[in-house]
Amino acid sequence: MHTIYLVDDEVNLNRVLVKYLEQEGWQVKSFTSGEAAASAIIEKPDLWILDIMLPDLDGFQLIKRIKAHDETTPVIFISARDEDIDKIIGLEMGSDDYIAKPFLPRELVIRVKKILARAYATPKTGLIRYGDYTIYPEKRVIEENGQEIDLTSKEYDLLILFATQIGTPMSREQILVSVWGDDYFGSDRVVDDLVRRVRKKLSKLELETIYGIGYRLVAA
Amino acid sequence: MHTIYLVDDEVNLNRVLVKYLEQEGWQVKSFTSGEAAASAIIEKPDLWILDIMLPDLDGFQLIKRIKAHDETTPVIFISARDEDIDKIIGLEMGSDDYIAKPFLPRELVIRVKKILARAYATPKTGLIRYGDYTIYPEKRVIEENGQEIDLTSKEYDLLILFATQIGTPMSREQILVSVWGDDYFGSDRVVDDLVRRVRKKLSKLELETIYGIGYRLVAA
DNA sequence: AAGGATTTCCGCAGAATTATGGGAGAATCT
DNA sequence: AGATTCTCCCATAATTCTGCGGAAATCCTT
Repeated sequence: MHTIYLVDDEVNLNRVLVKYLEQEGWQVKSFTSGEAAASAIIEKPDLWILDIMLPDLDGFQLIKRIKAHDETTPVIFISARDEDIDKIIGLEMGSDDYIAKPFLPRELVIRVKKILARAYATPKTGLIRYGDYTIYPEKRVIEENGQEIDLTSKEYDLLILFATQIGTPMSREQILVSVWGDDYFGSDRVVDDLVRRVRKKLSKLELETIYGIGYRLVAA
Repeated sequence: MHTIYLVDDEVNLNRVLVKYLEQEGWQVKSFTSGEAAASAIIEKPDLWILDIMLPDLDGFQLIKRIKAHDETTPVIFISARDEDIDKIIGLEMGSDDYIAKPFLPRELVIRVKKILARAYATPKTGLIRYGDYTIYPEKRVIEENGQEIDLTSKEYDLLILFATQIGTPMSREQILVSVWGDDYFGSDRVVDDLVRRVRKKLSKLELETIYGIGYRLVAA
């Protein structure tokens, strides 16, 4: 389930949009001022929907802060003013989509779905970069500066697990389920072993140990 | 994997576009001047994206040189000026598509996908080269330096499957469905057998075993 | 700083997977 | 029909991967 933060000072529209978005099963939090929204950036929602015109901090300033905090967080702009729209497109504010007022809530929902799917789907196509490494998920290949590195299937599964969730700590339990499947009943020490093997082969991967918890991949 | 050369002197836009294009798994090289780009024509990228307005050599001169070098290389123009757009459409500069600024990176990616698909679709008629081998898909024939090699029908099906997906690992399941059809219920070890026979006949084909996964054809 | 808990490191045996050789039956060709 | 090729499958060999025990190192708490 995804969390969506909505920022729009028109309370009526705000209320309507929240209703529509919640109807899709998303968890929505709404703000009517830029400052209030800014202080919620650390909560890391899965998607931001920003109106450009806001009483205090405007949408452009807001997106800068959001992207500064996490480059990958998707943002959708909404605005009524043509010059804002031009600015969004022309200056490349880093938004993932925009929608011009007036619009049907239905339309917004469609865009949100699309953006969420793209941002949080394991990229079957496309690639993942991590420092000098380039990962081609669909080819089960990882290269270091063009030089392919051999990984066994479990090693690769682990890599993908972490590479698609950079920064998120993973418990041994989670790793076991993801790599071994939920029908594995051996010791969870095998995870340590697998981590060790991956670290050895991919020495530039910052696989951090979280004592008593598990592991996480630190952003490059 | 395709290589795309991008020429645009607006560094900001340039950087953003590179990011988006790389995300799709393409290899991107970017230039901020026409002269720099011109000297890279011999490197034969799979696609050029050209801004019209450039400090030295403009997009129109650039496309002439590109097409002179290889008529078939696809080119996409981008420009902000209406008169450029008119010129592109009216004078038939040989571009395969154009896109007016401002635009969303997403939009460009869609066009690029379309152009690449059109230009580099594995031709049903036409041939595939792999090292010393030349494959004529429509004739179901493969030659090694002009010398035809006999393959049985399943062997040929397997070859085509891999040759059209070079580098991508194929599970036994996928191979079974593709070569035998989805109504085959025997053991999937027949795949090993088929691979063995193809390897024997086409010894220069790097059909790699991926332990626990399946097989893949390594790029020549 | 000590002590217990947790993690890392190491090597190897056995488990799992794949390669190979050969044979029987099916399919195809003459 | 007979001959030839093709396909499937089995048994065995070869290979690769992985789990485990235990020792060493590291981390956290007191």
